[in-house]
Amino acid sequence: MKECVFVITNDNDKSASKRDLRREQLLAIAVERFAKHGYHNTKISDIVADAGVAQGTFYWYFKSKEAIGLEIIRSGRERLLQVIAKGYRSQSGSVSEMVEGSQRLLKDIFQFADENRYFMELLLTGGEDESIRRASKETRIDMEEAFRRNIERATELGMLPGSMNLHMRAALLVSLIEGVIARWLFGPIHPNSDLARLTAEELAAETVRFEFFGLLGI
Amino acid sequence: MKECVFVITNDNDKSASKRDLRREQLLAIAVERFAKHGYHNTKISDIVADAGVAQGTFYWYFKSKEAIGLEIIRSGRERLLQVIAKGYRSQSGSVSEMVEGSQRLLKDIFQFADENRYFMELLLTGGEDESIRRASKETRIDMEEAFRRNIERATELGMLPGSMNLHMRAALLVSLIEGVIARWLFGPIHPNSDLARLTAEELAAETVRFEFFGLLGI
DNA sequence: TAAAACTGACTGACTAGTCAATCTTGAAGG
DNA sequence: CCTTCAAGATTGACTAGTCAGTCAGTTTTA
Repeated sequence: MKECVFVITNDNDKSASKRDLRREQLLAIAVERFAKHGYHNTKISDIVADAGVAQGTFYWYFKSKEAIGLEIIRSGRERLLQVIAKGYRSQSGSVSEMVEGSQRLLKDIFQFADENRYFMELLLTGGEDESIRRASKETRIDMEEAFRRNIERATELGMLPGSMNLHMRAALLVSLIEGVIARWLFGPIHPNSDLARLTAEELAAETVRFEFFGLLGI
Repeated sequence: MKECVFVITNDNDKSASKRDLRREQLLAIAVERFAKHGYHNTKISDIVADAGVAQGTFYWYFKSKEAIGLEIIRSGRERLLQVIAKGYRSQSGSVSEMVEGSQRLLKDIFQFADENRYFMELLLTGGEDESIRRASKETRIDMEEAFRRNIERATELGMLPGSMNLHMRAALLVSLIEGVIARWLFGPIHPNSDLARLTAEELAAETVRFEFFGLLGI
């Protein structure tokens, strides 16, 4: 196994060896092509052509096509969960503070999604290879779990009514967020909708309003 | 083109010729396999083996693999939009009447999704072949448009605040509904969640509560 | 008895993964 | 500062397997 477990370059910033750079290059090309054209429609020969290297080089860096797919999911998952974990609520506060905090979290998530759109596309819509499908599902369960903890905490702090079914609410919330991201970044976009033109911040404001107050809301 | 445009069997119910039956059989097998294993992972040889016919027979009924995929989307789209169109609001009413109406519509949609789970899976998560991806997107835009009309009508009748951005709300709502269906029927399901065990009616009740009142709601 | 339905072996295109040969790099030794 | 040389990195033609689609011939149907 040459797994190279995502070494956080300790302090010597002259890191990023030539080897790592090529690896990153191949990963970047692969994630873009997987998202744009799908896993099966992406040939290794496409990836190496884009990178300007020979077919054999790919297999110097990755064991197989499946391996690079799983690597993409794994590294994206780590970073996404870090963003969500930041939203974990530690202090009680007013409703408007809670709404603001939620909006901040959503903005961060949307920003992450925007900066990692190909990963998000793969995560939310890609499920061609069985093992990648499974890895995506696990990541999305983690995501739901992270939101469940956030809601639970907010409930403990008396900021949300205790009557609600936690898991149900988390599932509804994550459904909403995933759906919004999917529409925002990679359609299907209604021609008259200006959804795609919103910034992460604006989208977060709209979404949080719906999240807390629903269609009847303020 | 032998497109056979979904003839609504006029009145002679002795319809469903042998030919149509075989066609339906192949369609049913294909949609199930496409949803379960993906489009690319489904071989024509799998489909015909399931149906107990020879490879050549498939090509007697369908021009190509792509053709059967598009046919699946097309016929499902028609039926889905019919269900949504029934929710079009003609009469004004109280808030609770509106909520009830919305809940009824959601129940119908969830029921349809349940009865056509393979089609829904293909619609919501399938995008391996470019033309099928496009057809799915178009269908989902139609769906959003149908909901937009419903919301617009409810706003005209004074049942929803006029302040909201119509397209935005429709996009948020459809995101929520699509996400809920995806989680309900084909995961990713959090192990502790009982989402998957809900009936269409119960799910509609939960969803509509979130739809109108949000996390802070009643 | 002719059209419709069906058969299944076959083809041709495609593509993940291999491998023996070659080039590059950088450190050790002179 | 130069040479050596082994590990690291790269090459691209090749293999082996897969699979959509074909077609000449056979059986069923009405």
